[in-house]
Amino acid sequence: MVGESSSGMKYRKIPQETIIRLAYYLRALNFFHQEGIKITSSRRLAEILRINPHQVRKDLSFFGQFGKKGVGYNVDTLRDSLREILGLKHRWYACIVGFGNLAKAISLYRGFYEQGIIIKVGFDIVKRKVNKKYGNVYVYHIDEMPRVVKREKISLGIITTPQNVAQEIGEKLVKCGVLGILNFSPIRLKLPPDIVLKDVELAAQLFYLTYHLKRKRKGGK
Amino acid sequence: MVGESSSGMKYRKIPQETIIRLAYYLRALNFFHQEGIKITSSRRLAEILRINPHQVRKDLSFFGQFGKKGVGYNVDTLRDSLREILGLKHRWYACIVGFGNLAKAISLYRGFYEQGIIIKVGFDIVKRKVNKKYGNVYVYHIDEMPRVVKREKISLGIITTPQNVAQEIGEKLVKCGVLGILNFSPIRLKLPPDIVLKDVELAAQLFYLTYHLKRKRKGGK
DNA sequence: AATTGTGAACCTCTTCACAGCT
DNA sequence: AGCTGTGAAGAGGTTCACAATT
Repeated sequence: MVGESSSGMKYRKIPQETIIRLAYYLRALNFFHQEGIKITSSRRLAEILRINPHQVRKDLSFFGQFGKKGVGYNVDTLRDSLREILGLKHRWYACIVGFGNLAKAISLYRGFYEQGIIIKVGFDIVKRKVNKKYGNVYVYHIDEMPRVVKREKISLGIITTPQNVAQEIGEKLVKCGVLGILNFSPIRLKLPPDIVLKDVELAAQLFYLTYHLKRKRKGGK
Repeated sequence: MVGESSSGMKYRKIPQETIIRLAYYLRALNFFHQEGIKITSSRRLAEILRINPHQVRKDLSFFGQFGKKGVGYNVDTLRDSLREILGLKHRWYACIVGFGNLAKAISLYRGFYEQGIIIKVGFDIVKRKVNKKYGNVYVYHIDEMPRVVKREKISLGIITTPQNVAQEIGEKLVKCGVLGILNFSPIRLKLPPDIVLKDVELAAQLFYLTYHLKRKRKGGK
């Protein structure tokens, strides 16, 4: 399906998975850049993701023509283009609500900072956890959310609370002006449609394994 | 596509996402069970997952006929069937390699234990972390993996190491006899095809948010 | 010779429509 | 009247084939 946007540029419907793969391509390109590799190809990127090269070219073709036929892709310019496409050319400020082990793991992950996603603050209700700095993340009491989110110009929220409060926290984040939410609690949130929301279910992934293993045992395919 | 398996039972190709949704349905049914609710419907399950009821019925229809027309589904029997389908009727023993914050978060999650996935042990190389018990998980030095995995009858491995050692650890787990691997490191593993493998990329999910938010700002859809 | 970019074919998954049962 | 189960239609996503370029 091809259409015409108001700016006159042609656009297509972009598969969700394409966006996720772009993030993988970017990671690979960052690595190539570090290693001093100047040129790469769809074949090479495909190997890293264990997909086929057509997929790589198709994904990129949704956004433009980045390669040279017969040659490949310039690592630095493609890297730059992907950062632009993924909205990583300027900084994003994020907060994490529910400051347990998962929150700690996420806030210590360097890949976000390097790409311009700065996890600035955390929120919790447990006294023992609040008013402390964890790595670069200062943890506030949840009642301070409206004030802190505004002051720190936070536009992304990450929910790592228990499920029974996740919906409430989601609504609170929206009220505070957050635009996008990544939800690690195992319930699916109901939020206004203009909020960009992504649910990530860790537990269901393990059940995916047991499903397939059980079938292997029984000799099914 | 419909075919005929060796046992004569008809089978179909099951969408990957169907399996993940079954895990969600099961969670909802567990909740209904706790609440004493006896009967439910595709409409109700669909509401919880924010999908459409046809999807629920289609997903279930891959595995049999569990409902009564005009009535709905019996909570307890459907719950039991899903546990059977997902291979949760007997216990699975799992280990986690790389015992950082993410590993702690996963090993403290009660949803696994309740469904029969027992995270028994962890492995690490850092002296400070090994030979300690964390919750119900005893952490061993990684050199003990062959011995411990065999002794504890572990068939699932969860990788939460840094990416530079993830491939090596994957191979080690396979050598120790593990059958399924859940990989949280941001590289895609290359392992024998008979190993059930699932990569879960936490970082890419955040970039999914920035991609969409950037487009909103620009006024695109 | 090697590699990109892309319409078309193909495959997979979701949604629809409705027959059939309670 | 209300709800399931499912073939068929529709939408979405991947793979193919090959023209175009260096």
